[in-house]
Amino acid sequence: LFIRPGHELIRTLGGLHRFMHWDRPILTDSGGFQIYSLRELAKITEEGAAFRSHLDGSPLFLSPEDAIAVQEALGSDIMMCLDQCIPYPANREEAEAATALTSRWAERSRRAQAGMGQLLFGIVQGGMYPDLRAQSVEDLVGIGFDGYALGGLSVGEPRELMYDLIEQTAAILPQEYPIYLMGVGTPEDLVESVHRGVDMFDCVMPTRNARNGTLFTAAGKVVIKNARYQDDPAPIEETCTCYTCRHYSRAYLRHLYQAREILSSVLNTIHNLHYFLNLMQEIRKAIEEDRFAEFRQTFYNRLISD
RNA sequence: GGAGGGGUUCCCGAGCGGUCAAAGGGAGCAGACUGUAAAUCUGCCGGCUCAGCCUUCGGAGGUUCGAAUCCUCCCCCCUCCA
Repeated sequence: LFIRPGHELIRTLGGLHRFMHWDRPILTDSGGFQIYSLRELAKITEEGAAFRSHLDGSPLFLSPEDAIAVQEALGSDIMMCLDQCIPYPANREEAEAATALTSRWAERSRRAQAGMGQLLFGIVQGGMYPDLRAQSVEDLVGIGFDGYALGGLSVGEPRELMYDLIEQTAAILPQEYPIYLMGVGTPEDLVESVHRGVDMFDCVMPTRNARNGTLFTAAGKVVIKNARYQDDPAPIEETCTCYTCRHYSRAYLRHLYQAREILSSVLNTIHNLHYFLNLMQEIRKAIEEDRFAEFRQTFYNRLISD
């Protein structure tokens, strides 16, 4: 909806793949997370979410049907239903209402879908209440989706609580469909979540942290902006094969950060993306070779050795 | 030679008798970032044996219970006149 001006153009061009010159799968979110993160600017009703544009203050409205229409125009491979994510902590009443609304919106989303060969995932809500999560799963599975996402997590709750909820929810979701944990997370979160049954993720962590000077390595975080790297000629990670590690020293990367060079963001992002992609690749390989438990142990051993 | 303005903590720059170790900004240091209104935000930022003490506001004296703030002399810098 927020890209409405380019709506038709993108559809005409054949969707984001052509538009962005990207021939791999594209997953688009519905705007549900914006309803959550920008909730002071939004008003949620049964019909949808009323926003005020942060650009010009003009009123905007996003319904579940709008969210589908936009994602179809974009031509993404995986679309997400509009949902209502609630803050932590939230009381039972609040969680119940959001879960029920999310189910009704999921129903409308599925019905609104034009059937252009795109997949649509439902999003499990339920706050921190296991029984509401279970109810949400039942509602969504009843409607029937191409995949199921765990939403409303990593919103400030203790890590262990998140892990417990993931484990319980993944256990009752149909195993023949992908399980997608939205908005997570740290390398450790990824390993722990896969261990509990999650198949896919998406998160700002690798890119945002890269821009803010925190780099990920098998041994742990390297805060490249720290003074200790001022004269360090080594790459971020000796064994890393990414473009950044093959060409630049920690000292130079620290300099770029200090100098606020845009290249700092670019190079740091390349490394973090490589690290996360590589981590998931290793996880997939370990699973295929039926040695994930061993991999998980190795993952922690490498971390501790730092 | 004359007239005026100014020298403040690493830098810029407020302060103009006590509430000043001294606003604010920058730099520096550290931390946070989890479906991206985030190249963002937060904290620290004279020293110490740290609820107190010590050393700082160009230099040296002085006035005062008390001075970065007032007075005297000196040293530098800037502008204008000659």
